[in-house]
Amino acid sequence: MHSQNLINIITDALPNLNKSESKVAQMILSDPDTATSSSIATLAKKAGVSEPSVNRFCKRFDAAGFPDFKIQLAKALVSGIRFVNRNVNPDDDVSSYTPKIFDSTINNLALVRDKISHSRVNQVVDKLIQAKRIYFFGLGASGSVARDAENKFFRFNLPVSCHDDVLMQRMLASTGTTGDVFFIISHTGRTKEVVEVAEIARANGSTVIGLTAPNSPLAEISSLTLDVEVPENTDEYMPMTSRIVHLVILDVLATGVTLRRGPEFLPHLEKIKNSLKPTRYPKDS
Amino acid sequence: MHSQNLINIITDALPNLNKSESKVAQMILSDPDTATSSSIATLAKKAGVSEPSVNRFCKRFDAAGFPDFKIQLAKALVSGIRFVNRNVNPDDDVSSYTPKIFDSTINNLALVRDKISHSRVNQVVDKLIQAKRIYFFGLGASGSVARDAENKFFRFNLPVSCHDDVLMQRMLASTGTTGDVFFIISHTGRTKEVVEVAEIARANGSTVIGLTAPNSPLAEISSLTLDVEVPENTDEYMPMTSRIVHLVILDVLATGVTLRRGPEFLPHLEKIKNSLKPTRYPKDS
DNA sequence: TTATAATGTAGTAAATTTACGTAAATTGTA
DNA sequence: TACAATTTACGTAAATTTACTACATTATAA
Repeated sequence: MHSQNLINIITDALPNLNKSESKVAQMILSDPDTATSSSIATLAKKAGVSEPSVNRFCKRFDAAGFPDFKIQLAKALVSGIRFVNRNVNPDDDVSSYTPKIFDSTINNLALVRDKISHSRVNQVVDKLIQAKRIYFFGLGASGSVARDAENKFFRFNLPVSCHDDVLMQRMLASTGTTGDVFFIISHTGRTKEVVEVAEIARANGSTVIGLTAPNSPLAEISSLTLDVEVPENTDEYMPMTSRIVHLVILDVLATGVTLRRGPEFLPHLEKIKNSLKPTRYPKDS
Repeated sequence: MHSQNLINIITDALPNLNKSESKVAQMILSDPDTATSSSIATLAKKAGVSEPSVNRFCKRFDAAGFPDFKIQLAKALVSGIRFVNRNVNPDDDVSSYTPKIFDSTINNLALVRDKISHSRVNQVVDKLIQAKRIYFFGLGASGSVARDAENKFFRFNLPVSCHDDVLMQRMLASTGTTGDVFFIISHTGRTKEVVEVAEIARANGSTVIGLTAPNSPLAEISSLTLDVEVPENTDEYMPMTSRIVHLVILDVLATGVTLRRGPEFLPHLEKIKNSLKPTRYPKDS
């Protein structure tokens, strides 16, 4: 079970806090790292309030007390907010930008993990299970995501294909029927061609699942959407991480399908896995 | 800067610990989550040792004392090993398996982040910058990773291509020359076809960069390798996460190349980005 | 047997929490 | 608007819990 990040919770609560509680909050937010290693006395003094005020502050945020609060805060710093403002700078060297890029990816995954709607995932799994045919569509970077999805889903013995060609997508969408699922992947959800394809598919009675940004034109036209809210990459140096989030969501869906199929389906997967053995050098030792 | 995960450190140190220290270690490892919310007295009693023994244990692992240790432990639980043994079970429902899959991906990314050799990354960036031509090769799931890499690297104004066809790969490898870089992506590093292609490329004087498992046949034959040690997916339900790690490493490399190119290269990237604008529905609001 | 390391005991210091009282703020009423 | 009543916020000081230090004892190895 994952709850929202403590730092965000405090930031959100800031306007509703008392005078002294707000002093404590500001102190903590200004330097959360130091806060985790301070005593209640130190923190109280720094914030200009009494020790019990700090204690009350902690309890207000569902901590057992000050030490417990510090632990929750420490956890929040690792999983969550830690990477905010950790952009890549032009003068970064390898040992700076390497962890930053990993961290930003991890951060985005954690955000989506905590936000994704489980019931929606379930609904999508339903649709995929019932599908007569599944098409994975994507353009550009989402093209390789679609590819990867095909590679995962063909194992389920379903007619699956992937397409990163707009014309092909249009043609297939226009020949689709009820029972066909068009799984459309798009970071922005605003690419005209993609939205049009979705429109065509829906017009023919097919199901359109959008793995895309919430409230985007693609999301609007889809029968069912999996919302992925990943910050825009305004920073020139930071790579786009949404495609990685997309891949993980597809992993989740594939797992969902596998579980629905039940244990009697495992030998089938095993067979596919083993089929590759002869192509590999065996492991010695 | 990232240090190794505390839980791993304790596990590694286990054989070298004293009798009572080892009792403490086992207690903590068996249920680290509870440990973070216990007092030193509780933990000492549970482990069957005295309080100072627990305290000494903490100091042995570079903590200022017990409370500090608990905070470090809490941090470790979030980023690190926490998800080991959090496999998907046949009777898991959406709200169980969804976070598990995210967590396992995050976990693997964190491991590689802390392990990857920065100097190696730098060397690879060197090679990519100097390359006259770059080929990204991959089969199966690594095929879509290669695809994604092409999509990233063509922006650098370099002759880049990707291939997921074995025959094509062989032909290109055999016509390669010095100055050509063959970037070969493989989860296992044991696929015969892939290793052979690498051999052919090297025989012709090309540079072969392997993004693959350490000590694998592909790693042995490569001029330069980026080692990715991701646990084998023995669990039938757990997806393969190595490809995601591969993608992030390629992000890191692309960032490295961008930074080397310097700020005067940014307008070029901007141009590519803007070229897509006319294809999109604008954002209202 | 002696020296060294490991562990525990007991006391002490520190940190945290609780109980309570005062001050401030809010609300209702004249 | 002014004033009382009530509630809420905050701090002081005492109580309690928690963690640490110094020292004693036991176990282990030389």
